[in-house]
Amino acid sequence: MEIEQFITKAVTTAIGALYGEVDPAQIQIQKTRREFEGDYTLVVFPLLKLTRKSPADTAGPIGEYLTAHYPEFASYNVISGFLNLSLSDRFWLDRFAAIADDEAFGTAPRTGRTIMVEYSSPNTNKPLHLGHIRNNLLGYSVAQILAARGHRVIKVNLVNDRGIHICKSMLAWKRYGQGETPASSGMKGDHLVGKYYVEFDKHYKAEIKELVAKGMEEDEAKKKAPIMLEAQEMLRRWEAKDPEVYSLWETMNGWVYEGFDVTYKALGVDFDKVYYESQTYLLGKSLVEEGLQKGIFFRKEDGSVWIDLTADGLDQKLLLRGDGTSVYMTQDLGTAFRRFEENNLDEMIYVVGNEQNYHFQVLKLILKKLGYDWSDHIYHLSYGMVELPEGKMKSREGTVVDADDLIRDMVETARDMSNELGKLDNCTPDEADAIVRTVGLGALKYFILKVDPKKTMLFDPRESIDFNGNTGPFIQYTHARIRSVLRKADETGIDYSGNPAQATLLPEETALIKALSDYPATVAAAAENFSPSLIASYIYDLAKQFNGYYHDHSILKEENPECRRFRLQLIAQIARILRKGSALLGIEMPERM
RNA sequence: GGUCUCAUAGUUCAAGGGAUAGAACGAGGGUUUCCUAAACCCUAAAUACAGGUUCGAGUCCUGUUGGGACUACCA
Repeated sequence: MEIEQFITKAVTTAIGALYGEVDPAQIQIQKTRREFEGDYTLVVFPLLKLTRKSPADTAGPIGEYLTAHYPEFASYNVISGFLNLSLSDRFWLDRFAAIADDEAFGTAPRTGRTIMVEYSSPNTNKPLHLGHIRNNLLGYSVAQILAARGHRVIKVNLVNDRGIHICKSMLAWKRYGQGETPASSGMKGDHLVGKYYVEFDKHYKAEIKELVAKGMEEDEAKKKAPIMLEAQEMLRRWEAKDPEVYSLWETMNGWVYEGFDVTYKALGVDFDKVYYESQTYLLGKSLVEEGLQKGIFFRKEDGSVWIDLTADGLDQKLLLRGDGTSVYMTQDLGTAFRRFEENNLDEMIYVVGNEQNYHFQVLKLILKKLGYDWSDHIYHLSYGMVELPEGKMKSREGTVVDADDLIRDMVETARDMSNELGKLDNCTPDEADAIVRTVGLGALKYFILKVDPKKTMLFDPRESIDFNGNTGPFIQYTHARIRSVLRKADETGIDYSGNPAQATLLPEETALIKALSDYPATVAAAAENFSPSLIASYIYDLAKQFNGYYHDHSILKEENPECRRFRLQLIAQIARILRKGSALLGIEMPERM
């Protein structure tokens, strides 16, 4: 970023001297494409109106001016409408020294802004699946990225711990569970509760079938099935804080939380604050009252409260049921209000799937109409679904990819591959466990995060996630190799600290310094777009570039000690940025693998 | 029906209106007495269709076709 600013300034001066005042928007600097000579390129097409000359005749004098007046510019060339500028080796070496000296490189100074990121938001009636994994990894990574940009970040989880779906698993457990517990069954708590959720559905379907066989309409049977009526009764008893129901609810949710904690820990995600819907579901009613008074909402004859958004191209939306109980939107209005008030938030980010685009559109609009300007600072980070080759995952059809299973499979695959390659031969069992865990999760996380969050992505359970090519392990392997070289340098007593008296650079070395220089701008872009995938592709490119360099040029065996000193410092910085960048994705870099 | 979204090699993903559309997997071929071959190098292979805006379009606009999501007094 800084470099591009410097060039833009120099170019502006040059054009000013040669052709007169230029609109800054017309100055387009971009990185020179690899197949051309040069570091940065000025696109001259937009300038032709000002210069009234051909592209070549416009570009040539600018290049001439820059190389004559600035020592930083070593040379230039013009190809059609593009002025390619090469910066001097001295410039790049200074640049490198500045990066190496900057302990906070890639981390922005404190902004004083507070941003809340809500992610995960699970239901407590079944275990987490691949969709949740994408949500969790995205939320965690975005939080890290925003923190790196100097913001104060509050990570929160809003647990959906109440409602009819919770009662379903509770009821099924009560009826058919025979006192089964995670301890007695050896099952993880969330999976055990999920089992009874499925069990409920099985019996529910059977009852519907029975009623239909007796001549009842199917829609009617769905409402009248005894098990469903009982679940609804259970919900009413829960809301009345019936001690028996309430204690069962606490027990079973406790099992689920224990299970979730294991999964969260395995994924390496965490939260600063956990909200429970059972404690927030009554919020928002005062806002409804306020809206009614302001005449923004209206009440229908049955007592239900609505807002008419047809003028905004949307529909009418229910805000309060006829019986005065709240709905999802009521709660979300309430929690948003409370969060902004209590935390003095500058921004609130909801990491929620794109199936809820409509909901958030309405939420923002309602708050706006109520006169809360902070509604502009609500951002729905709307990510795409993870689909299977057959389409969307459906829990009822048993096509979900379970989070715990997938994590376990990844680690086991990492173990098999590592053993096959003989990578764990000199490790203690503990070291081996740590490595395969890091690599397996690295593969999974990179696989998910390299995709643009907005896009629907595909996961094929029949094909295992790759460990070669554009993958997490590729980057981890690159890092491990660098660390290995640096270890060897230390072991053989090579001291590579201090300023290298290196004066010239290989083109690959210039390219690597250039890549390192791009890191802060990459983090900034990732933060602006809420897109960890930008970081993923950045660290992949950096690793790829290093691998080519490493293949062609010896580091430890380089005979010129100053050259060797520089190379060791260079690769140390590459390892550092690989580690920093991947940390923003929640991916660890092993010392060896 | 309405609203929104997506369409790029065989497959999974890239490409802030800019040069000859990049990678990876898969396919074919090659590299190891040399710092970790989970690596490196070479070959073949793609912008759904039709218009438009622009000096310049995978990218912006319109239409067509084909996917997906949403459109509950569920959360």
